[in-house]
Amino acid sequence: MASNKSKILQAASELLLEKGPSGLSVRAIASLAGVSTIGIYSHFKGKQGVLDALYVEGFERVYEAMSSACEIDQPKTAVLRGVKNYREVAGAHEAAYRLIFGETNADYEPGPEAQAAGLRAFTSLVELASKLLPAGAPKSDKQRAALRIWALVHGFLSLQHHAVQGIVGFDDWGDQTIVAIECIVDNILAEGV
Amino acid sequence: MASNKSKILQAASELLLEKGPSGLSVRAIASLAGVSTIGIYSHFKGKQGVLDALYVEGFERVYEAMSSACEIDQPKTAVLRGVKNYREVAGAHEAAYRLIFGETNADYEPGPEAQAAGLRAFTSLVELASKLLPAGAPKSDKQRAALRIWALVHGFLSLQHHAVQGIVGFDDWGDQTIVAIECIVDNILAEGV
DNA sequence: TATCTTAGTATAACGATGTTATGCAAGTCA
DNA sequence: TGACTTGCATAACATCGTTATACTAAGATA
Repeated sequence: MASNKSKILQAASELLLEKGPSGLSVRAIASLAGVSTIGIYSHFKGKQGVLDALYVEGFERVYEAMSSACEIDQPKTAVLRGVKNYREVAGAHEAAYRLIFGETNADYEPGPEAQAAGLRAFTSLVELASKLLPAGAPKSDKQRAALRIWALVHGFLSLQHHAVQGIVGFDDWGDQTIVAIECIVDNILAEGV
Repeated sequence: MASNKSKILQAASELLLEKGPSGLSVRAIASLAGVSTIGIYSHFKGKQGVLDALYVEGFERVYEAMSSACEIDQPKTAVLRGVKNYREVAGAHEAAYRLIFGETNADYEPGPEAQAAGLRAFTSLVELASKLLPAGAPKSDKQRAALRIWALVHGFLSLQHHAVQGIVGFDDWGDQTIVAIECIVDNILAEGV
C-alpha cells in the first residue's frame, strides 16, 4: 500500500503536469491524494517541501541522463548522446523542467537538499564535458566547457518553451540544437576552453 | 503632472525591482502609486494588464539594443555589439528580463500587444543576425542564425540567474558568452546555417 | 494496568491574494 | 436640465498558504 507521503508526491506531480503551476494548490494536492490539507505539513514542510521533492526528482533525471551518456567512450559521441538525453528528459517532464528553472512559482527557492541535487546533476555534466579536454585539465576549464554546452542546450529549450514558439514556425529544434552543439564541441576539441 | 496610469506603471516597476515578484501585489502597486486598488482595473485589465505593460517595456529595450547594433557595418562586430547590448539590458533590468521569460508569475501569459512587442524584438534580432549571411539568404536561414545566437546568449543569462550561480564560482559570464558566441558566429560565416 | 508521549489527522480559522459588485462624484453631450 | 459615461472608494467574495486547536491511536514507561 502506498504511503500518504508518496500519494501526495504522486498527486502533486499529476497536478503540475495536467493543470499547470496555477493548479498546484495545497488544497488540490491534498484532495487528489485523499488526505487533509494538514497532511502536506506533516509529511512535507508545506508547499515548499513538495516543490523541493519534485525539484530533486527533476534533477535526478538529469543526473541519470548525463551519467548514462558518460559510459560512451568516444568523447564527441558521448556529449551528443548526453544532449539528446537531456532534451528527452526536458521534453518528457516539461513541468519538472520548468520548476527547475524557476518558471513555476516565483516565490519558490530550492532548499538545501534540492540545491544538492542540482549540484549532483551539474557535477555529472562536468564529468561528461571533461571528456572533450585533456585528462589533466584544471577543474575550472572543465566547468567552463560544461557551462558552454549547458547554456546552449538550455537556451534552445527555454526559447522553445517560450512564446517564440508561436512567433517563429519551427519544427527542428532538436536538429538545430545538435548542429550548434557540434560547432561548440568541435571548437573545444580543437582549441580547449 | 503624471497621470494615475503612468504612476501605476512606475510603481509596479519599482516594486518588481526592489521587492521581487512576490512583492508585486495589486494592493502594493495601488498603495505605492497612491490610488485605490480599483484603479488597477480602470486603467489596466487588472494585474495581467500591468504585467503586459512591463513586458512590452522589457522587449522594447531589447529591440533598441538590437537596432543600435544593426547600425554597425562589419557583420561580426555588429553581432558582438548586439550581444553585449543584450547582456547590458538583461543585467540592468533583471526583473523585466525574468518577466519576459516567465520566471515572474506562473499564471501570467502575455497578451496580444505583449506578444507583438516580442515579435518586434525578435525581428530586429533576425535583422542583426542576417548580416552574417549572404544578402539573398532565405528567411528561414536568417531565423535559424538568429535563434542559434539568441539561444546561446539567453542560455548563459538563464544559468547565470539560476542557482548555478551558487554552485559554480564564476565571475566571467560575459567573457564566456562572447567566446562561445564568436565560435558560433565564425561557424555561420564559414558554413552558413 | 495506568499514564505519558508522540505521530498523524481533522476542523476551523488567519491574513493575504486577485477580482468584482455597489455606490458616489464629476464631467460630457442631447 | 437630464441622461450618459468615466474614475474612484468601500467593501465584499472566493481562493491561496499556513497554523492553532483538539482528537485519535499507537508505543513506551512506571
